[in-house]
Amino acid sequence: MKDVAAAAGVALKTVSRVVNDEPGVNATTAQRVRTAIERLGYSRNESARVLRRGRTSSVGLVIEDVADPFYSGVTRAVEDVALRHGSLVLSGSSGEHPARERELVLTFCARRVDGLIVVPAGSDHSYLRPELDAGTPAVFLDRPPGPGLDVDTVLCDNAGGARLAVAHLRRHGHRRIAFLGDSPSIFTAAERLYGYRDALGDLADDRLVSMAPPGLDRLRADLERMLALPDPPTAVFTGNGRLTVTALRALAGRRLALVGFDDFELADLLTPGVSVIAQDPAGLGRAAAELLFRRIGGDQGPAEHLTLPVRLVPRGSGELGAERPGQG
Amino acid sequence: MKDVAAAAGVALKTVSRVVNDEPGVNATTAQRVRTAIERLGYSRNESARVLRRGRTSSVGLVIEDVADPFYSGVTRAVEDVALRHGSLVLSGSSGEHPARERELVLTFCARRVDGLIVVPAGSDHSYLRPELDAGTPAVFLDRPPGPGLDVDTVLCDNAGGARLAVAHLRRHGHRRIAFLGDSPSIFTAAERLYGYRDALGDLADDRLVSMAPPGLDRLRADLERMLALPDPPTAVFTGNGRLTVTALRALAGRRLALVGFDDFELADLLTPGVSVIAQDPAGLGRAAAELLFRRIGGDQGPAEHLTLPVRLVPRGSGELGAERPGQG
DNA sequence: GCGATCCCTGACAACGTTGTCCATGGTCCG
DNA sequence: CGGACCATGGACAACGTTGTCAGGGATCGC
Repeated sequence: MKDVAAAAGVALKTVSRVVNDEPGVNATTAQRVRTAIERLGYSRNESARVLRRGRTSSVGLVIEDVADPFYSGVTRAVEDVALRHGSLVLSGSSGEHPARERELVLTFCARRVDGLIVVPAGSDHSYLRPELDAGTPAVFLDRPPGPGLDVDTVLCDNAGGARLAVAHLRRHGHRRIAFLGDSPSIFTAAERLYGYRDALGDLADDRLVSMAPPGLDRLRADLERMLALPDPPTAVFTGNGRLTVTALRALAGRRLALVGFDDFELADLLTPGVSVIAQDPAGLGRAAAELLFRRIGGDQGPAEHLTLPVRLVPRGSGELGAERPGQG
Repeated sequence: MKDVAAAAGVALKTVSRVVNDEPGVNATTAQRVRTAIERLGYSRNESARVLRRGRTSSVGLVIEDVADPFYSGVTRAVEDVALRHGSLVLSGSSGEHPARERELVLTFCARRVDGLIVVPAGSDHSYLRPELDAGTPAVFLDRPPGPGLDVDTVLCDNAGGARLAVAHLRRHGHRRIAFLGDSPSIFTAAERLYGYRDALGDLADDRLVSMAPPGLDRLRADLERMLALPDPPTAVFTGNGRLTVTALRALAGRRLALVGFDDFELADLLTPGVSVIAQDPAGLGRAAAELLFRRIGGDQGPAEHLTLPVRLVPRGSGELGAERPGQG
């Protein structure tokens, strides 16, 4: 900028005024400055600007894994909202490691992001307290913060979705419905398990529940165990997208009814089509981002807790009857 | 930091030394400083640090769309490499708009990223010249830069993959092989078309080629037209993942052989399994990121041009014979 | 023609950090 | 016991930008 000023024969401040479209610069002077900028290939140093102004025009996004379609959908939606607000997105994948989540959040804070969107991996977020007190707004997405922190949260209706799934299977005559879920330490997994049990009522049977990180071998073994019961399951409800896919592989050939939580591409092209409880990743991302930018804009209201609805998408696998027993 | 210095009763510079683990600070003094830091909840202002040091420890990544599994795989790989180098990733989706690509790149440059990884949407990258001259390294990924720019490039073997696909179909008796590709203005689409024609030789027939942005209606119409020919195609080669999926929907029910460029989840669970030419998104991302960090580390060698191999994954759809004509 | 007013322009400080250089005091060796 | 050296700590400037304020010239009204 100094060079530009020298080249254009004006003061530093005048160049600053031109690049910021501030009023009070003579048109011809401005043109001279712009020519100099062009000729020298100058571009404003955003770091210095940030230092001076205190606003970075960037937000931090911490998710589990960008490579997971659910989170990449969220990311895209956040990007789009940020773009509309003239902000950039710093993102990082925690890979379900609380320590990495914390590290990412604190790194983003050190970079003075204007706000944070976090899909928490851990359950203790006291480390966020100082940042929140310092005025950096945060929105929790998909999972709530640990105890003692009351911040904006955008969830989807996990328990309700699980109830929908179970009710649907029951309508098709199933009374023995297995649940394959993720580790119950994960909020969404626990909620879905709760909804599943709630909708089953007296029919609930813990021998039909497997809560473990996804993995083909483990899941296959659990399924075998369940199918070897005197009263085996005739339907399966899977607790997330990855588990649905894993279960489809494990079930290959068997005609069990199946409803999965979370939609996925090609679900309609499988035979039978896979019935799912569809969440809306883009909707979640958009809601969280818009809430965040309202906070960045100065909204000081009490913490909001949004729960977005889910819906049942029947495609065939959830409509298989219970007449034929597990082996098919 | 000033406050911390005052609280600990030391000079500013001493605090700086402590937070940077610089030698030459008495252990007890350091402890006192750390206590003060803890008490005040101080965290270093990265913006000021960047301004002073000139290094941002961040890289920019411009892709088409994070929500596309191919690109989210790339993103994750870049993130992981960046993490190992202590860097953050600023990312943005261009959505195939050259103007947006340019805007993102220039925004990242204004933020003084240490380097750039770009999946170009446009074909003119002269706007990058000043940044490159200023010493910001860039790596082009998946598609090469426009003319006049000789920078590091990581591609996959598009033409070779197309040849593999066509040769595979020919081995199974097909002589009428259709190609459904993306707009030929996209480098990868043009390369794949080239490989397709090359492998077909005399069998090539432009009436079996459709180059258009993905879209179910358009693709369905093109397919109908081809199948109405006196000598209709018995096999289809699709030019990218999205087109493969679209084609699968359009073909539903018809027993045409199919090989798709780019692998996708669940390809093995469809009936028949979808044979593909598999790229390695993570490998591409990793190679590009490692190359970039070598440049950031000071490597001044001539521009590198990597081409990563692809491989054929037979799953059934590409092994259907040509005996039965198109309608099935 | 003169003062008041307005429009431009510019000088300077400050944002929070780090690199350079210097001051202080203690220790060790001759 | 004196001098040199080392370990430690501090003062100051600089990174590139923007906010504040003041100065200078032209214009306008009287």
